[in-house]
Amino acid sequence: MPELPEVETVRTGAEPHLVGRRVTELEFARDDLRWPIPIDELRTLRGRTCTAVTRRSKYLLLHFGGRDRPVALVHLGMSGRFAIDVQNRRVPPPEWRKHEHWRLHLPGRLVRYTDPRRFGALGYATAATLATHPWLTALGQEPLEPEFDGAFLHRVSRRKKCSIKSLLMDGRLLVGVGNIYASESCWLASVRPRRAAKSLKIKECDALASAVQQVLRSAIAAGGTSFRDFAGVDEGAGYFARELNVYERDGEACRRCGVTVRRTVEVGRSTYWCAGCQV
DNA sequence: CAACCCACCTGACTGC
DNA sequence: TGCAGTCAGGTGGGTT
Repeated sequence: MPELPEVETVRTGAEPHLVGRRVTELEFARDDLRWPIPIDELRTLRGRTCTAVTRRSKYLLLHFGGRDRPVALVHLGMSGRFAIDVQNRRVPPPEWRKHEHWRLHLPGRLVRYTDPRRFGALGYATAATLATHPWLTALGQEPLEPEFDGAFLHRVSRRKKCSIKSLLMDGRLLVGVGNIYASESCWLASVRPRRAAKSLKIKECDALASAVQQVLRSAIAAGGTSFRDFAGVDEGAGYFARELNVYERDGEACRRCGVTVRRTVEVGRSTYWCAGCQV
């Protein structure tokens, strides 16, 4: 489900509900998702006040105050949802849904994490250990920061044998761009996803870097892309699906040149592109 | 090292 | 109606 815009949508949605509130209780329906859940460490969050909700790559980071300043790391995998109910204390909490795996109680708020495929994760760090947490080391450039530009793309793509689309999705180089936004960015920049990464000229890298940022920013503004699983903290859908130009539009006319959009499979992932205007 | 392939898991959908 | 096959937004580990 979630690429950078979806996680960012969850982050901005969660922030006003969580920051300034104190965790009163944590509940776990199981002790593992993709990896074991560090339940004992996470229980130390009880009584701590949330100080910030940030994002690194596709990880949501919940920061808390007090001794050691703990941090909960949340990954939504492919099908995770991070929903927040506004809770009246006189009303009993709702029944656990199918595939609901953990809950965070705060005064007036109930965070509910559901993830049918269980590719998501819940981890623990402290302000001091966050930078060396195994999930966060070796992560690449954030695409919406100024350091990401055509020169960056050009530099990291030299001597690469992979396609430009797989390079965009390689989290060791660049984070946050998944299968939807990789296809969309290539389309916007008029670059064929299958082009060898090293074949891109500096001008094409400039166009592609701009395209990545434009696509991600528009998707964030639209609240993300909802096809199947994605929903914001209020369980509402994102509206970027209607702005997609190629993703899941195979067989339909390209909005730029009218040629039929194609779907091919690269490295096991569906890729959507237009042979008419992507060179 | 880079590139590729697979696994992890469930649900939705398609075609027979 | 049922069943088999396919596919899905991510990512780490193993193999070439």
